[in-house]
Amino acid sequence: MTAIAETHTEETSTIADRVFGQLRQAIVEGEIPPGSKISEPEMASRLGISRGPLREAMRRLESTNLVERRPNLGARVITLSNDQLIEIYLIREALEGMAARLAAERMSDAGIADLKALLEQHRQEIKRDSWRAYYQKEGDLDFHYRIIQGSGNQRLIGLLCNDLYHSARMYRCKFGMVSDRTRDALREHELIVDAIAERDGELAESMMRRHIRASRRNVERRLATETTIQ
Amino acid sequence: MTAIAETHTEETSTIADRVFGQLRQAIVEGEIPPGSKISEPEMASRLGISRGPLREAMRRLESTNLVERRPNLGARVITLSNDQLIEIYLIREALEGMAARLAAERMSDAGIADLKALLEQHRQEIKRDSWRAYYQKEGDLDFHYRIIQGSGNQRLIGLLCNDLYHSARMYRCKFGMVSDRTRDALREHELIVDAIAERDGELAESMMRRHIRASRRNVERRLATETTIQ
DNA sequence: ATACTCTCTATTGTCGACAGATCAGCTTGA
DNA sequence: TCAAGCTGATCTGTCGACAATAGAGAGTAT
Repeated sequence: MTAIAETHTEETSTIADRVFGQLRQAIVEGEIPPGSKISEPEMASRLGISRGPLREAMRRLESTNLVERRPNLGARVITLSNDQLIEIYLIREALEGMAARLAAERMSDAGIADLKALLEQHRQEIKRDSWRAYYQKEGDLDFHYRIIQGSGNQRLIGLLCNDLYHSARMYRCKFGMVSDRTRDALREHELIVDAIAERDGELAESMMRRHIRASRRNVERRLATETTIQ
Repeated sequence: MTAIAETHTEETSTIADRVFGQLRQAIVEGEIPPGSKISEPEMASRLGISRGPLREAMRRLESTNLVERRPNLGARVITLSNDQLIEIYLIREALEGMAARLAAERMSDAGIADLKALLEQHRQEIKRDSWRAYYQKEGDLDFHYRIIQGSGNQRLIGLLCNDLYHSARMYRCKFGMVSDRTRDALREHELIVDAIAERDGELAESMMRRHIRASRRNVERRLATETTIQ
């Protein structure tokens, strides 16, 4: 725990913004473990900055539900509970369903073509090496991102990409969930894209919700069997 | 523009939190008009605090999409566009639909009884003085709040109550929207409560979505006719 | 031995001050 | 007359320092 996500070398204009990105990445990837306290003097000195920008970054992290702050007691990285993971899935089901509906109505033909190409690429990857689930997992993220972007609803895009997906990724990094249903997921993705291509918003929403619901139930099954997560 | 929402006399432990609430209220109620720049030294001196806590409050306001900040340029209260209002309605349709579904599944019997009582109260109020739309508007808010709370999904509750509803209220305060469909709204509310009382989650979601969609279309019609808002 | 209290330390909350950047107005040149 | 450059002032971003609060530990009384 010495690097603190040095990947963010992009020279952002303000320190607080850069530190926000660094800390978010470090928290999401588990570099700063859940439940651990973040001491302002220690973290500030480790990052080589003052406490002012750090506190602003912490406030933003608090707003995105990645840290909990209690007055005069300091900030702790949020602790992950199974219930919270399910809560996120339910919200994703509602929001991404709406995103799929809007994407079907407003996405450009070029965007749909790109989506189909991405799907074909995933198909090939799965055929080539079906054991390698990692790329598919990243591909799944990419797929969902594109549809969210396709909705054109800026507020929706911000909610999903800036808040929910970082929380979801945090869970994925914590108990490294390797997807055991890539094949089913791909089929569901195909149904979604078909609906979008036919400009059938209602169907696209229905398919997206079914897809995320299936993913949630898969997680619920695992959590039920593995009474002890770690 | 001298008071800055003095209503928040509750002695919150930290200045930044208190100022956040004050500014949020002032912005939402239009006391600080949309698009206006918020100068840090001026606002800090007016509130009688230093710039440190003010900046933390501004960060939180930025996270809740009430102000826009650009590095080295300062913060401005967000400007309201018709498109953004529609965006919020679409997100509410998705999220409150899910909230109604969850409420139907998980709300306590006592909570449902309270909901019915609230509805009856609204019925009486409308009968008594149908011209007085204000109370009904507040009642509408109350109704939606209770169902959101009834979902039991903490993340969902936070999203709707802490973020979206303040933005929505901001629009209401800007061009004072008096509801001209209180009677229809009440009927829709009744359908929603009936579905919840029967523990029919799917129907409750469907009815809630239809309710919010109708409200959105009503707003869209108005925005289309009144090309000039004010 | 245990529980209570007091003190002391470390951390958080807040403030004032300095450095860099942006913008308005003026000057100067063509 | 107009455009480009310069200059001054104001504001944002950042820092270090002070005050107040919470927690740990020693000490004492029962």
